[in-house]
Amino acid sequence: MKDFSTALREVGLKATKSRLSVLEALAEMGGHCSADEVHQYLTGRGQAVPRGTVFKVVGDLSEQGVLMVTDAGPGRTLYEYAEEWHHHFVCRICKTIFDVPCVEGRKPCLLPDVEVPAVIEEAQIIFRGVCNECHEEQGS
Amino acid sequence: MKDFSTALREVGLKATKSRLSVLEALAEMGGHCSADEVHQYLTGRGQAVPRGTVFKVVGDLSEQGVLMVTDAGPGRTLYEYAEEWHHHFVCRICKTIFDVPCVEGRKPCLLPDVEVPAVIEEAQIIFRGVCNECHEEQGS
DNA sequence: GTGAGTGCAAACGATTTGCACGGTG
DNA sequence: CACCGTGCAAATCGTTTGCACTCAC
Repeated sequence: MKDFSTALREVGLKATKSRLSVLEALAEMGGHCSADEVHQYLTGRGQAVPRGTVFKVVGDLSEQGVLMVTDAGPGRTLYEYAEEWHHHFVCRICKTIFDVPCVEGRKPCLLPDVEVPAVIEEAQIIFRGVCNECHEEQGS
Repeated sequence: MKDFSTALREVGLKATKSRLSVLEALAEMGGHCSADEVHQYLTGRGQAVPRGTVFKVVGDLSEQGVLMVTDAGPGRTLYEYAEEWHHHFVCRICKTIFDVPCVEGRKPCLLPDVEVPAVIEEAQIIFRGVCNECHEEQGS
C-alpha cells in the first residue's frame, strides 16, 4: 500500500480523511470506477463519504494528476488509481469497457507527431468498435 | 459536400430531415461540437431540430459509426463529422481542447499490442496534461 | 401502407454549487 | 489558529424516455 498522504502533499493537497478514503477505495477496487461506485463502496464499508464530496474529491485529484480519468461516454466518467498504465476499449453498441494493456508501460507512452502548446503528461488511447458479442448479434 | 443521404442508407439508417440537418451542421461547424451546440447552430439558422432529437440523432449516428465521438469530460461529449482522422489534447486544469493531427490518417491508426475480443474500428488518442497557459499560471 | 423516426414535455441521473462547520498543517 | 476542505441539500445541466404523430421507403 502506497503512502497516499505523502502523494497528496506532493501535489499540494492536504491529506484529509475523505481524500484518503477515496484513494484507498480506488486502489482496492482496482479498476475503472465511477464516482458513484466509489461512494457506494465506501458506504457499504461503513466509511461513508458523502456523494457530493466524492465528486469533488475525484475532481480535485484528477485535476492534480493523482488519478487517471477515462471518459467512456455521457455520464460515464471513470477514475482509477493506476499502478499500471493502460488503455481502454469501448464497444460503440453496448458500451462495454475493457482494459487494453500498454506495452510501453511508461507515461506518456506516446507523443504527438507535432508540437503542441502544452505539457503532455499522459496519452490515453480509447479503442472503439464493436465487441464480439454485439458483433454476432447484428452482423453490422 | 458529401452525399449524406447515401452515407446514412449505407449504414441502414433512413435519410430523414433531422439527420441530414445534424450532419450538415456538423460538417459546417467543422470541429468538436456538443449536442447542444449543434442544436443552437441549427436553431439560429432557422432550421431548428428539437434538442431531444439532436441528442437522439447524434447518439444513433455515432452508434453506427457515422460520427466520431470524443468524451472530453463530464457533460462534454463532443461529436464531429471527421474528414480527417485526428486526436485530441485536453488540459487537465482548464479543460481546453485542441486537435492533434494524426500522421497515419487511417482508421484505426493504431492497434493494441494484444488480442482483444472485439472488432476495433478506431483508435482515438487523448493526450492529457497542462496547456501552456495553465502551466505558466501555476507552475505546477 | 407501415414501421422507423420525430417532436415534445416530462423524468432522470450525474455533477456542481453555496454556505456553515471541522480538521489539517 | 488560519485556511482549506468537508458535509449537506438544493440547484443545474446534459441526456434519456414515452407516446402520439409523420414521413421515408
